[in-house]
Amino acid sequence: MAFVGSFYITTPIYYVNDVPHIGHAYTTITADAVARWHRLLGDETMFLTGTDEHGLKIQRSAEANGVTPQEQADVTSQRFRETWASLDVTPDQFIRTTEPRHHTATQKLLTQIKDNGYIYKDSYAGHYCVGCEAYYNEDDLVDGNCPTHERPVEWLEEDNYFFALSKMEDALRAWLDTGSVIPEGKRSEALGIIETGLEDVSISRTSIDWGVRVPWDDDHVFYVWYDALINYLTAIGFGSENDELQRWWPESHHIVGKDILRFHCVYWPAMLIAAGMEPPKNVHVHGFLLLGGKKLSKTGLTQIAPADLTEEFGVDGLRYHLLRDVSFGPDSDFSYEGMISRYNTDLANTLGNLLSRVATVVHKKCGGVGTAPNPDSPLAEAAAESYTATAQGWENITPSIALEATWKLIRQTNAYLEQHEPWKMEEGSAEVHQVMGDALEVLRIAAVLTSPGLTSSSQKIWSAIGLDGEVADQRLPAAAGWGGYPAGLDVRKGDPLFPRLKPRE
RNA sequence: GGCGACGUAGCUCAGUUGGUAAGAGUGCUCGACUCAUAAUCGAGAGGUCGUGGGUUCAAGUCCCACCGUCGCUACCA
Repeated sequence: MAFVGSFYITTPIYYVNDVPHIGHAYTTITADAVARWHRLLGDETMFLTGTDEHGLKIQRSAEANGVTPQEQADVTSQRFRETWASLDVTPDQFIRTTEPRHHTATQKLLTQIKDNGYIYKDSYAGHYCVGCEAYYNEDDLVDGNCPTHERPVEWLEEDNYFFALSKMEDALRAWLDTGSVIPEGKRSEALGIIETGLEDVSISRTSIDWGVRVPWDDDHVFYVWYDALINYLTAIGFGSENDELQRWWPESHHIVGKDILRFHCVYWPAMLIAAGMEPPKNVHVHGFLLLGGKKLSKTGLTQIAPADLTEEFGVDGLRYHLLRDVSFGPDSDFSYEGMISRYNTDLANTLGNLLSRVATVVHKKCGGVGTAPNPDSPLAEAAAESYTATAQGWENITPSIALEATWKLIRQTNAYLEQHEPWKMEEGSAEVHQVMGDALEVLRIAAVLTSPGLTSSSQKIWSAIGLDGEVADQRLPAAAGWGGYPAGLDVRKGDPLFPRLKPRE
């Protein structure tokens, strides 16, 4: 189903106090692959990621390092940018909350909310944990300490601005009823949060400077979350002369982890509604990656840098594993053994080996020159079905389903070769040309369909079967149609696309 | 405590609004093939869909209870 339109997809912006790890990589690679799929469709696509750079934690670590908060943020933000580049993640924009345009957008949105009567001033006192940047109730404390950091809390009393979240319950229910939160189980969680009753939330601080200034009161900066979320609007020009909200916002898709469901499925739409704007079209909530049953968190010990894995599996190997083995939504087990198994079976044996055997037979039986496919090939129908299911999978932002649908076609092609045994046919005969033409055509289609995930390997396949140009420049659905592979191209025999891996001890 | 999610073949997971005798991949067993990265293909074994009730002509799919796992409530993908 081809449609040309706008498609806007975002990751959360990552807090620069953190080091990029495999959890960030999962979210970001998913968004990248989906964005690449939409580019193939010809949609105007905006893929946004970036870094969240305000807040007390940044201010403190800057002080500890003897640099300014901005310098601190510059260094760590750059680290995220480099990590994404190393994983073939190609965002259209990398936003930073310290950019002037973001301050402008934040101030504009919150002023709108205030003008609509949803922000008021009140004083707040409580036990404050610096590490959490949050207040605690007496009941929550453990021996007078913060339950998370197990360190003493400070008694703080300050004037805060509050957002009247409690007034937004009905509007949020209505939004959730539109199916905006995906998958269904996560929608229930969001609904559950609302049903327990929403309290107004504090959105400003007087105790710190490192943040976006509250425009109507110089003594305050906004609490980091209430500026961070607004990045999704900043990036498309909200508050600037190049406001492109009309173009992008109706097709907005946020990809987030379930830990920040509350912010993205409750606070964020509430803010937008209060500002008189439309909430996002969809929030896609995924689960955690589990390692030996333990959550990969920034306070946990199981830190895995993406580079640790690309060294052994390659960028495509890592991307494929994250996209194929993680079912979008539930928590997912992440294991070394699982990665090895998936790499060897799907990439080395099924896809890589298909390319090898086809190239060899074309050289032995067809003089190394490809043939056009048979229009009546049974694989034509298989390819059409595969495309439909693959497209549906990407459209729904369920990469594992999309990839499984693509691989079904590749497996069917291995079976097709087995059935016809072209290696036994007479060299140069019409029948061997026909069979190999069909197989080459599948490889061409597979190169296109796998390109969102296998960014460089798909191009290698494309080139190996003699095609010019970039596979990423192909346009769907036309490029998935049967009959696109022309006769007369030189097919190259190359090194194995994905050398088999032996598990390390 | 309150709220929520999850619990389907050894493993990882699919199962749209309840409806033809439960699916895929992987693993295992047997067989075939030898063009190919000891790769590929075929066949087979393997599940009382966590437990117990209920609604229904019909439930993995809805309702209740219970068991187990995890999360939110209370920073962070």
